[in-house]
Amino acid sequence: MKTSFIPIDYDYFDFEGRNYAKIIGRDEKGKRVCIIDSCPAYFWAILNQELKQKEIEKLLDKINQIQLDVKGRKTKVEKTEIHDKNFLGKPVKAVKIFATNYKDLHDIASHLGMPEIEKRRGYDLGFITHYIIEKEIKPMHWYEISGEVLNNSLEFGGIDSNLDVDFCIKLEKAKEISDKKFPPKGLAYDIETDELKIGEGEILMISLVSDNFKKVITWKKSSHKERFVEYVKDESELLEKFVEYVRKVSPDFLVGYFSDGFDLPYLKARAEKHKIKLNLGLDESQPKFTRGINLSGKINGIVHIDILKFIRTAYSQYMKSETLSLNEVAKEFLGDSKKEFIIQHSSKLKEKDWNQYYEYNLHDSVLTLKLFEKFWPDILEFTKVVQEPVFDVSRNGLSKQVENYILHNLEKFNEIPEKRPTHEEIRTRRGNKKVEGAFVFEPKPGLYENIAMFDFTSMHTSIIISMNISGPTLLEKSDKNAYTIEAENKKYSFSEKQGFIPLLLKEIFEKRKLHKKEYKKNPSPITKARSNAFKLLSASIHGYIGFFGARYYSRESSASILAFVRKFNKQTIEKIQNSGYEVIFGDTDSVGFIIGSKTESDVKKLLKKLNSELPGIMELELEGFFKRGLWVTTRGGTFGAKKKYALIKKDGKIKIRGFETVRRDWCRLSRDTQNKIIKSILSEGNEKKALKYLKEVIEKIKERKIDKKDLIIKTQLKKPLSEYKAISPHVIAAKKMQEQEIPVSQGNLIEYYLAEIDTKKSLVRDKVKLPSEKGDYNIKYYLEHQIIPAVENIFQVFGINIKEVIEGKKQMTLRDF
DNA sequence: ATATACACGGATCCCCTATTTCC
DNA sequence: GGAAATAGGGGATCCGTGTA
Repeated sequence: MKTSFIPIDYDYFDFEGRNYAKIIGRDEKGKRVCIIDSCPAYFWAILNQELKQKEIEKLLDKINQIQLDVKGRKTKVEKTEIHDKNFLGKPVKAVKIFATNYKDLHDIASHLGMPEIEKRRGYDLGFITHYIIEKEIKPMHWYEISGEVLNNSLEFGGIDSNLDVDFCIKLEKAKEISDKKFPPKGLAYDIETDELKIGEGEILMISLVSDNFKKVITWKKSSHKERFVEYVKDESELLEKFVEYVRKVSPDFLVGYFSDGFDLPYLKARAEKHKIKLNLGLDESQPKFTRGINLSGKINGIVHIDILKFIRTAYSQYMKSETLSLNEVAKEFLGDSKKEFIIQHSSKLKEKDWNQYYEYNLHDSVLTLKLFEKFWPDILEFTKVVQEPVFDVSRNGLSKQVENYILHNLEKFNEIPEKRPTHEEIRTRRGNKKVEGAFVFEPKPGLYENIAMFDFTSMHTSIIISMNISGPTLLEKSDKNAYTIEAENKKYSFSEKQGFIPLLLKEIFEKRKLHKKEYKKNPSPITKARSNAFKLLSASIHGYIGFFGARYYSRESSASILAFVRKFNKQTIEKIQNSGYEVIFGDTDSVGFIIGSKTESDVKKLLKKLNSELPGIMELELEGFFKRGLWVTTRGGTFGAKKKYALIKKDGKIKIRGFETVRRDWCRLSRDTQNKIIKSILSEGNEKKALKYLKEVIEKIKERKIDKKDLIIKTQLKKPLSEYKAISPHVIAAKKMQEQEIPVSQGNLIEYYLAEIDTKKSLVRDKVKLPSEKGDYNIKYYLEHQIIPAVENIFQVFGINIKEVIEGKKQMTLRDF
């Protein structure tokens, strides 16, 4: 049989001692197809390069005789081949050692302690990764495949008999073809329970949302019935109904929000309790969870996606939302929010509340599905680039993505993969001294007019590519054509001959450029997110090289990249200064300066000139022209504060970096006040109106006219309560919550305010009260610790001492009497 | 468990000295 | 009068959160 096919979910099984990949996907008509395929299992033994032909032959004989009996499985070396390969960019002779089962490679490798063998590699990729590399059946690419139909066949122990697919095919041939349409079929789900702890309460309802499908299943009856609500007898039946509907809708992607950590484990726990099989898998299997602290729930044949995880790795750095709660994320990306509903224990809910609860539950799934649809293009892009299954790509951290991308492209370079570092290696790497980072220019505080900003496009990546930096390209001895840089009082040189890592990064670099262009042409939260996602992937490459867990870790490379970053940043600053401009800002890959008496076209000419002097693919671009910009001193007051500035464009658009306004651990009042003051100063060009506004705010505070919700301070609990050495206010607040039996755990955003207290205790933490606790806000604290620190440095730019102004005003009122 | 370094700034911790309190 | 308790100053450290 011949058909089109797009692989979506990968799994594998053993049959008669061999490994088989089992891939679920669709054909172009939307029929569900499963293909079964085998794949040779092998790894590499890199030989001592001085071996003679005879010695090699003798060695091969020895290897060919290896037979093992591990974990009750008999295994042996099936065959060996000699190949000319590359390892870390250098040509090597290597033996390709084939075994029956991929899982045995590690054991065989550990029996190869002969002196003729220098290194053993390629046994630690994981079967799926190995399979995708070997057979080039890449996720989310289209293929024309042919093979034997296994429907109702007894092959592989009758694999098809309980597999819910339209066709099951034993793959014979596959040819990549051009992209076809693939509408991803997503089904979002969300549960509501009485208790938050996994499995401890009952599941009250489950919502399911897909295209033209909306359902809330519940066993909690109310007299009013919405169309989408379906009642069942009890929790057991609810679980069964859930499975039934998932099977009926038959999605490619079952999507939840924090569902790896909550919904799916909860469902599983309750199913176990009721002794019900949660057979969601296409093969009727139940969800499986990876071990470890971070659970991942896998369903056979259906890709379970916890969209929160993808958002967290790919976007969170660039998001405005203070938390990654569904509500805030939906607001930011969808302009939609959760339905209003105060969750209480079901026993406390009144008859009329239930309808609201159903709607609330349903809407969560609606939002989750929308988020999935919004981010699907990004997940798809990442999957195609990284070439790992969607399940993994949607969960992996950035280092994993970069590494997988490299691993999947080594064959082009005839490269043998490097191994994962051992625990011992990781320990030493972690113990290494930190490499010196980027250069940050100390700004001169002030309010400036007409500013231009330049920044380097993907600076680290373009340096890696242009200067050919990587572990394998690092030279022991410099030659005259090498790229050389001084770092840590040493000279590091990288070969002129292009290495495989720098070459591979080019693709990501180009994708990043493309998406940035797309965003500039059509700005929307999504194009912005996409552009940033690739910016992140691109920027992570440098992080990856310096990451202790990386296969291709190279401390020297990392130090060199950063040394180049410093060099080019400083050089650019100098060149701009020499062209007659005053530089006022510089951080890592960007420079800001005053245009002064020159024109914008002069600036553009300068940019062109600077670019012509840059090596390789390095590129400086115009970030923008700004009408005004504000820089302040540090809190101490002596230096210009780095990483803190505000700019206004001609069209009034404001860009604020680093100020308290953008920090979530300051109360709303301080942030709003500072924000208004900055905006006023930037648009007016002076501080007059801002000062007036500040005085009003201060009066309001003194008169206790400020709404308590604007005084709430939010701080994240970054670790378990017991691990804190310093008992800071938010730790106290968390402890208070615990006492009141409000669940608190690591990662929660703790909210509190500072209240007036009777005792003379002087620590801030003694004034902490939870938002629910009654009390008057502490006027002195909010003035001296929230408002003044947030605005003091800004007014200092104009020579105004805010403390004196406040006190001076007091004197005036005294004189008035 | 799993990208990096630089930076700001609040709050506590900890050590010290000076002052106050207690017997 | 002398010991113990307390206050507060200042640097070190912890901690969270930004920028790039």
